[in-house]
Amino acid sequence: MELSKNYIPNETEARWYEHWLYKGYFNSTPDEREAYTVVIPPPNVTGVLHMGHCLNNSIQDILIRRARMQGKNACWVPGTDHASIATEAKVVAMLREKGITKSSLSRDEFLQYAWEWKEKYGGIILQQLKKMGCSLDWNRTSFTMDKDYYQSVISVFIDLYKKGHIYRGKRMINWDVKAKTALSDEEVIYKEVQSKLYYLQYAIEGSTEFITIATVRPETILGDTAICVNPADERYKHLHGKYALVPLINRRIPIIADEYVAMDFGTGALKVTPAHDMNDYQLGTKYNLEIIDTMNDDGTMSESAQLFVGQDRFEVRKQIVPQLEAAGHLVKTEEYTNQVGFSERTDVVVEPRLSLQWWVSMKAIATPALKAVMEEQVQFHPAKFKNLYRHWMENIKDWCISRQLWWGHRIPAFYAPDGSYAVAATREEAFAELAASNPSLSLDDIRQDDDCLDTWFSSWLWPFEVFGGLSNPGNPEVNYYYPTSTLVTAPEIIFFWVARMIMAGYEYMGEKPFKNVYFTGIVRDKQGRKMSKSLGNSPDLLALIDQYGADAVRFGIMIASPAGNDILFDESALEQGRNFNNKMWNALKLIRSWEARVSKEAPASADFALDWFGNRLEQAKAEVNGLMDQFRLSEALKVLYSLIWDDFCSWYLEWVKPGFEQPLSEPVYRKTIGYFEDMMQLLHPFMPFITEEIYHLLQEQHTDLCVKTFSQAGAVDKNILEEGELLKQVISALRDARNKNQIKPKDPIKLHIATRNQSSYEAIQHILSKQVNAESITFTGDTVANAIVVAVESDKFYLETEKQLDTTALRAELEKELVYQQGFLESVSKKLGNERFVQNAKPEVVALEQKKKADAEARIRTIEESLKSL
RNA sequence: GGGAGCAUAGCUCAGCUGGUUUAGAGCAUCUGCCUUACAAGCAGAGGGUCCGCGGUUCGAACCCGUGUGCUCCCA
Repeated sequence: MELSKNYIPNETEARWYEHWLYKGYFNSTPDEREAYTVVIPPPNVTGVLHMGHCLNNSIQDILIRRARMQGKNACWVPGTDHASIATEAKVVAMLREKGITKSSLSRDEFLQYAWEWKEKYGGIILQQLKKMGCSLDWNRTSFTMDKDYYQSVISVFIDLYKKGHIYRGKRMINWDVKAKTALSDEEVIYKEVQSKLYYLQYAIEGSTEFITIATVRPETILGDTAICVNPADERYKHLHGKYALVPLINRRIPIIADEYVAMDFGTGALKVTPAHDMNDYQLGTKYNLEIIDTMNDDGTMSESAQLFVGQDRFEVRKQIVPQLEAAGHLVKTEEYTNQVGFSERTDVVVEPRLSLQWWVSMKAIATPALKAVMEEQVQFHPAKFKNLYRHWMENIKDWCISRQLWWGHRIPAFYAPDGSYAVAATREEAFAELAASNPSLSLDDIRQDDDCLDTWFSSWLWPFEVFGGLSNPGNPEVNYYYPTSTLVTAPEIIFFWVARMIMAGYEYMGEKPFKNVYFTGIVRDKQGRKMSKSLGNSPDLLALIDQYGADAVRFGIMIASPAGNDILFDESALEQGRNFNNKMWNALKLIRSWEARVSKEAPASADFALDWFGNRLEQAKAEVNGLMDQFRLSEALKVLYSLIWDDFCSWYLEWVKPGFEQPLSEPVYRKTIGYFEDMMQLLHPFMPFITEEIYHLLQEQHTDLCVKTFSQAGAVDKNILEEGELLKQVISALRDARNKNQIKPKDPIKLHIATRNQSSYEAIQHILSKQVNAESITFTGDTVANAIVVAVESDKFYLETEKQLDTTALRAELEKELVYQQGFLESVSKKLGNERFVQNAKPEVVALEQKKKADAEARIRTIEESLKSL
């Protein structure tokens, strides 16, 4: 079969993925082998693949494929979460297009539409993961609202309630006026916004005096119930205990004093609106202030505002300013930059609002989860995230888990008309409980809470509930796969998810959910901005895969992304990946072209090359293994890249390559194929498609690379590796000398070598002559006149050429080199002259310095001789 | 306001036991090559006050202190 000029990924990738699926390689069932388990961080059911997923899933696939090839029982569980806010928003939008409003539907009707939407569009992302080559066990695809999973979430709620960890309370929450739901602190994104600071004066009751406050939210003055000043502030001391009048509505509010107020901000006087500001609420509680909620759940003004009733908060801000000005209350306006919270899901400005919600009290369940990470039962990679985790866990706040949505797990709380309630799995159970203290109650009187639970309240069960750990306790699957091996995720969800999974793991399984957590970096664009849907700066991943191939995309994203470091995405890395594909493809073509040329008559001159590369390969295997064990994936990939491109293609293949239409020996052919196969195997977890393809094109195979078990790395002969390095160094130095003297590649030279190790050069003579285009090699003890001299370690090389040499340039070059070597010698001598160095440093280090010194001296002698002979 | 991280070649980054020559890679740049696997390639080259200052050490890009500048998290 004729191989194409360049590697063409598209057809190959689809074909191999089909084949792997058909063979069932990705499916896992418990057996006697060691398990290696990864649960996918469930992508949002509404999501499509972006660069963050690409990085995250490439890493998981690398880990899981490696484990599979190490002979472990590798299990990677796919799935999605139901994403209550995002999905509900999508469904509402879809209904709107059809002319249906959510409010016109019953809960059940709405949910039916939502499920239809989920079946139709949910999980696109899982299909996209196949394009990337992800080796997920598709039989295990889970969803956070699967029947058993749903029940487990409900039972966890009931259990935590019974244990006293869940309570219902009126608290300040972040309110999303568009989705009309509470948000947890983590769902609020603070952005810097250019605002205006309005200075407003309030009349003092019974006086002609005014007090001036500064606010960015003039519309909230209608809910003011106090003005607060710092007790130490001389400007306002005479006003303590007096009353001010709220502009436009003339409500009488007290002037109180508290150290919370910063004297140097604004005017030093703070208006207090307990219903609409977190800090004001605290003050309100402390001083028992009236709480006036001036806003409806959609962000319009309520009856309590008295003015602007039914108008939107931002509209009111526009309108109230001229009114205040007309009434003489506006003193001045300043430009002001402040941080404003936006809803992560709907991007509207979050309204702090007082509301009755369900909460998880975190202190008790956080304690074992903190300990597990600090004591490294759960290991973080990189470990620097331990600090961040500890800081959060030690200052943990209660978790608001109710959401005013229908799509999700409905809160199992049931209310009687008198306001009493019971938490229970079914309406009947709740009724029984409530009726005990209220005998006149009938089943129809009670009503279930309309709200559902925060999505994270279901996904924190993910590592065990995907195996039925809670719905079917102690089943063989959960016993086998749990605790899982490694979780791969982004640091930005360390609190949302990682911390809570650890809590749930200990609470419900009595065991950590995973042994290792690998934190990826955040993928940013060239300007350093995080890639996001709203910025539209995330490239279309499927288009990139189409253009470069999945292997190249995986390579590009992995090559520069050590754990926990952000990566600046640059398409040139993908080009590097594509070029790497071609390099391997062309090496394959070269080797395939040898098949017909294998002959017994070929000279057996390649022994050194074979021996050297065999050792180099074993060395690289060990190196890659060590790096992978430490989760240093990008470095392992770099080692493989350089092994394949530099050592194998640039050096080894050139050394064993037969001349034009010349034969080559059977051992060279066989071993070269073996080396190539080994390299493809090492690279397979990173670049699964091309490696499988090349593996099968090298020769007839009985297995697939995908499931071929790694062999143990063999012993390494250090001497031969050193000889190889020396040979490379000599070749480069001689080529450099040729270049500098403008000897054309086609012009041959005569090479004379002055060395004490003649025999080792004899073994590599044929390689050397081929690589530097030497028509003859001789060994000499004397200097050779009219030749270019090159020194490598303590050996000298004389290049004799027909070409007239430019002695001036040569001399300049040599003198420059002499200065460098003398400087170097000086620094080494100084070190060795230091008695304390010789005494304290390790003997190997001292010996090394001595060798450096001897080599430098030899080189200096050579250079001086050359200068003389010029 | 509280905390964390980062600063190494023009750009993006490695450098995880303090000693592998006077610091590496990819991209970019320069020189020479269309050498029968590969021009998406080959052979070479140039390019650095390892952010500043002070300290520890025989020895510091690496450890400690401090200053500066960026980034992120929390309030």
